[in-house]
This record gives sequence, C-alpha cells and structure tokens, in this order.
Amino acid sequence: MAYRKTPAEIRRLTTAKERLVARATEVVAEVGWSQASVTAVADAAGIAAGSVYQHFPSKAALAVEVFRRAAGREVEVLGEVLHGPGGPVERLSRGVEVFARRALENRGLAYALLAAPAEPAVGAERLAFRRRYRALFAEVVREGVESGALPAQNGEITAAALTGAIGEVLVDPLGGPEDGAAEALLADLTAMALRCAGAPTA
Amino acid sequence: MAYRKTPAEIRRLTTAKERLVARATEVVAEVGWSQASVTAVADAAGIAAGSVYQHFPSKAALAVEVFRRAAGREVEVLGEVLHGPGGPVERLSRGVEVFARRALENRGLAYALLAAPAEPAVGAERLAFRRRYRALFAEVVREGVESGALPAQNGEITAAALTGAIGEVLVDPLGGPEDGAAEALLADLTAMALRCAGAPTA
DNA sequence: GGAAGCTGTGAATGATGCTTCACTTCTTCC
DNA sequence: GGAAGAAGTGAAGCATCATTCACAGCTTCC
Repeated sequence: MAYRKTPAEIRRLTTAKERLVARATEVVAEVGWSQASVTAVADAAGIAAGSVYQHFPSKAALAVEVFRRAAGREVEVLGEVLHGPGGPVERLSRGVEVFARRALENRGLAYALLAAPAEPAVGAERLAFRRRYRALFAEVVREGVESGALPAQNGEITAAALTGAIGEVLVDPLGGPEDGAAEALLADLTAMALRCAGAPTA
Repeated sequence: MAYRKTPAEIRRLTTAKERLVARATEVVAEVGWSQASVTAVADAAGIAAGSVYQHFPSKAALAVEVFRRAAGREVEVLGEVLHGPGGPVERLSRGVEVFARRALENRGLAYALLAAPAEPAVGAERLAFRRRYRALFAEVVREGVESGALPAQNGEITAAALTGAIGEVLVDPLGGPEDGAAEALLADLTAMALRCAGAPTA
C-alpha cells in the first residue's frame, strides 16, 4: 500500500493551490473575469488546464475563492479601521479613505471586485460582500447617531448609500489611467461620505 | 421588377421591429439579460429566431437597443424633474424620489437596467447612461452651490455618489418581493440624498 | 527495486447559444 | 395570373469554453 500523503506532499499540494489562486487573482486583476478562462489561469500558474480540477471542482469555485480572498482582505481592513480608536465620525472618515486608497492602489483588482462583469457565482459573492460592507458602515452610523455625533437617520440606508456611492465614485478612476488627482479625489470622497451621514462639516 | 416597398409594407416592418423590442424588453425584465436568448426573445415576439436578424445585425445590437430605449425614458423623466420648476434642493429631492418610485414600480426592468449581469455591450451602455445620470445631478448640485442653497463641494463627486447610492439602496428591494415599505424607503432615500448634497435638514 | 496509487497532462468531449442559409411564403407590379 | 424579389423560417453550422479522461510521470513504502 502506497497511498498515504507525506507532510511534504501535502505542503506541495497546498502551495500549488495557493499559487493557483494567487496567479488567478493576478489574471483577473489584469484582464477581468470574462477573459480569465481556465486555460489562461492555468497557463499563468504554469499548470495544465485539467490540473485546475485537482484543486477546485469547477471554474466557478475557483472564481469564488479568488473573490473571497481578495474581498475578505478588504472587509477585514475596513472593519479594523471602523472598529478602531476614535469617535464614530472620525472612524467613518478614515474607513472611507482607507478603502478608497487601497482601491486606487490596486486598480485592476478593485475594479474586478467592485464592478467588472462576472459570472453569476461571482455576482452573488459580490452581493454578499456588499452586505458586509453595509453592515460595517451601518454599525458606525448607528453608533454615531446614538452618541449624538450624527443626526437621526436610517442607518441601513445610509450604509447602503455609502457603499454604492464609494463604488460609483471609484469606477471611473479605476477604469481610466492614473491621473495624479488621487489625493483630491480622496478628500472630496470623504467629505461627501461625511455629509451623507449628516456629520457637521469641519 | 417588383422590389419597391410600399408604405404599408414599411409600416409593417417598423411595427414588427417595435414589437420585437417591446417583447424583448419584457423578457429581459422578467428573466434578466443572461436568460434572454435569441430564441426566447423571438418566441416572445412570435417570430423565428432567424427573423431577429432582419431587424438587428446581432443579438448585442438588439440588447443595446432594448437598454437604450428603457434607460432613455428614465433619463428623460429625471431630466424633466431636475430641470423643472422649484429650487435646486426641491428639484433634487423630487428627482430622487421620482427615479426611485419609477424603479420600484417596474422592478424587473429597473433591476435589469441597474444591476443585472449583462453582456459587455450592455455593460458599456450602462456605464454611458450612468454618466448621463451623473451629469444631470451634477448640474443641479452646481446650481444649488451657486445659489447658496448647498455648501461648497465637488459636484461631480456628489453626483456620482448620488447615482451609486440610489442604485445600491434600490438593489435589494428590487431583487426581493414587494414589501410594502416603499414609502418609508423613499422618504429615507431622499433624506439621505439631501444630506449627501449637504442640504440643511428640514 | 518495484508495485500501488496519486498527481499532472492536454487533446477530445459536450453543452450552450449565436448566426447562417437553403428553402418556403408573402408582396409587388405588369 | 405570374414573374421577380423580399421577408420569414428553423434546423444545421459554428465558435467558445468548461469539463473529462486515458495515459504518462512521480511519490510512497515494503
């Protein structure tokens, strides 16, 4: 009998899978979901198309994994900022700025996560993550309202609006070339977000 | 020689094309772009699949026409409200409300126009129309700033944010079932939009 | 060393759905 | 009525890709 995987072998497989996800993420960031065929992704990872199916049961599963990893990092970062130190308004402002800054620093990926046409499975994942963004924003808004820093409002609506507004504001810059106006954009964007939540203007 | 089209024949062809676009719009509103195959659309219009190509050079061209007609109506309506009588803030408020109300009254179509997965040609059209929405909002915001009704701000950003915010807020209600909370939603949405533009709360 | 079994390969398979085309049906006009 | 030609048909053609599979190459462990 020769069928027990050695730790080294397990590590090799895991590494191969990690590498596949990483390369697939790069491909998606560069050419978008619709152009990221199984063949293209496999080529980028240096394996045969068929080998993808050693790691994932379908292309959709791989795509979902790519999305989750990348979007998960963003949720995590945003959560840390929004749950971090400072008053609700300050945290909201910093959260919006950090989120937008990270997107602008990694345009291709940000565009893929936010807006690029994608297969249904990825679309569903996108929806799910948008809900998570909303939930994070809603929490801070609610806190702000309770503390009196923000006026009474429907926090869910404001949170959804913030999510949509940030995405929409970023779509054009993310699609176009780097234009050097990033800092001005960030300032305008955070100002808008604060107005949106009803924070008194500084 | 028998190849001159009579007026009646021309009318018949035009009517057939109109009918095709109308039925295709219904199909898209019901099942979304991805399920609206040429066969399904042709069936709905009561013609053969091949006949679609008498009117449009490709499926994409038909889809684009469907999108343009439907989205064009919304741009027109929004434009009328935003250019109508009243102060900038009042018009902005009414514009948001009218836009959202129309979407909620025609959910399937609104979802298809705003968010449903679609082929690249439709995606491009969607982007183009979003720019038109933004331009309309930007105009009113600029007017409001000039008249002093709104605080100084980057009108383009606010306009993009309004477009994104409205879309995002509507996506969930449009996807789910009618829940009867439409009026409350509209009130919260317009309140958010006014805050977003910096209008003093009523 | 060598049997057993897992991983990797990439061409073949299969599904989907747009588009074409040979043919039929309808309209025009003498 | 009938010739000429357009519109309409729908099944076949075709392109695109995800997925499979028979086979080759490796790793494990006695």
